[in-house]
Amino acid sequence: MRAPHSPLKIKLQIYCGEEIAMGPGKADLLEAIIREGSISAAGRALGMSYRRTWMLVDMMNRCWDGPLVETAAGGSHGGGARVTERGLAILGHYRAMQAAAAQMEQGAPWAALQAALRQTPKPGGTGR
Amino acid sequence: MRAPHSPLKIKLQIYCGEEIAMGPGKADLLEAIIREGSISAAGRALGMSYRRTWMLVDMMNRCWDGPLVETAAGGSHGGGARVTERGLAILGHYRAMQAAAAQMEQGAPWAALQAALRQTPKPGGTGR
DNA sequence: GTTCATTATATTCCTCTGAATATAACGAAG
DNA sequence: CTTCGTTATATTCAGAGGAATATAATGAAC
Repeated sequence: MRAPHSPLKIKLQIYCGEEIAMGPGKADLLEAIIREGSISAAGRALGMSYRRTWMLVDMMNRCWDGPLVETAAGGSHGGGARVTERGLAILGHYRAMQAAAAQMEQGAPWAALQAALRQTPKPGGTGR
Repeated sequence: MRAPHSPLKIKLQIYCGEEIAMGPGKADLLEAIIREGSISAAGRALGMSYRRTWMLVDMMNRCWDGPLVETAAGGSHGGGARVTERGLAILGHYRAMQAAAAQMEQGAPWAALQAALRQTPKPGGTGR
């Protein structure tokens, strides 16, 4: 009963060696950090553990020619985190690529596929 | 020491409810079945267990308005599997979408991202 | 009717991911 | 110099996914 998002999911993953330097989750995380102003608040907002959130940020910072997120520990209300100029630029380019990719939903191949696609799988023998 | 494939990976996933009706792995599997003529041989060729291979085929067959793969048990050298007309059509449309998506590698956003991307992540504190 | 490679299915085990939890360090505000 | 929420890091635990393995059943060729 959640939002009936399109059955076509276009996942752009940018690899740095074996690791993923940017992807849908990390892009969402950057935006959450911009909104929330800290790694921990962004993690809470996205419903993931602080550890995982921090690891995603750390990996992003290690995969590019400079940090995408700058952090500060300490301070009266703890430190915080901010997305750097570089982070904003990379996020923008990534979102631009996503928008370009989304154009495919207008093409004939997708129309043909959609017509043949069931909304839900035919039930299987054992149910799972 | 494997092929230095592009750091940009464009993953097109077509959902049928919670399940994936078509994606990179399933498309490769269809092609392997065309080449090899059976589910088990295709699985061997792709280096995955028969169980997993069979489950992917089964899910594909349940997600579209008819089977993409027809199987036959028995026979002198066992049965075999063949990709149906429907399967060929869907595979073709999927590959067409992939080709269209690959055009993004020519755009300015990807050029900008590539320029800022490291080849390998900066080493982390604990190494893992 | 025996043989053979396959389809079809269940069971067990291992590994990897992430959640949960805990702790230390930080540093501006008061 | 105490307080507070954060960053930073390690450790433990649980769940999911897939590999490995095992076993029927199938049916054309011989």
